[in-house]
Amino acid sequence: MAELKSLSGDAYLALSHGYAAAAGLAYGAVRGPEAARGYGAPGPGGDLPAVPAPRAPAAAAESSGEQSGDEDDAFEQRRRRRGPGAAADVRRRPREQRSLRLSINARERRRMHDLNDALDGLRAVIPYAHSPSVRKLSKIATLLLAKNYILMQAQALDEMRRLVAYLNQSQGLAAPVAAAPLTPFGQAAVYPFSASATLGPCPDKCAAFSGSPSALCKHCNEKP
DNA sequence: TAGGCCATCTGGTCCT
DNA sequence: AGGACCAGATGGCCTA
Repeated sequence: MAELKSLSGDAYLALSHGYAAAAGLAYGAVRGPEAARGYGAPGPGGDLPAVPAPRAPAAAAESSGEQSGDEDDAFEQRRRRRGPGAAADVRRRPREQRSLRLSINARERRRMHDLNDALDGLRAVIPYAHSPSVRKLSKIATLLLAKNYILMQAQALDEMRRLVAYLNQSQGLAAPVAAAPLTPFGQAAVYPFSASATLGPCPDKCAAFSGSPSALCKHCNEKP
């Protein structure tokens, strides 16, 4: 996982296509999207199912917050399992509080589902291999790859602008772009893109992926 | 079997 | 008061 944090923009695409296999990150190939989601039986930490069933379909998840028949038994099981840490659970809750807790749980589940939907949307726009044979990106991998993808796009945009400015100058034309180069997100100082040529070999991971040092890698930018 | 990743529950905190 | 957000705890599933 650490390699993702310093992954250069140049290396992004190469790594993203083989990421799952190379990094050994889980999910996707075997479980499939729905199985990976696993929005099913409630977790053992909370509303315990009587039987440790495998993750159930989403429909069952919604009902998990509405258990009523065995909820007191389940509550007792939780209380015993949690041991001394659950001082507040020593006394049995009134049904009203229990109902409130269940609604809070359901709300939290919905919130996490929304978060996962957003992550799925992010995965969909990250150019990595979207095939059944490639594992689904983990949450952390999705975020790190997205970050590096943004950096890579910013670098490409900046280099394109430099090229346009160079061409304009070489043709004796006015070069408004060169006069006031736009900086993506106003962070030009953070992305010294043109510095790559002067950099030495990266002492860390990025060179292993890109084959060349990158200005986006903090290790490449470190002073010797 | 250990480790990674995940869903879920839960209690606390902050905001409206 | 109710909802959103967060972090800790817990246990299941999967892979190496």
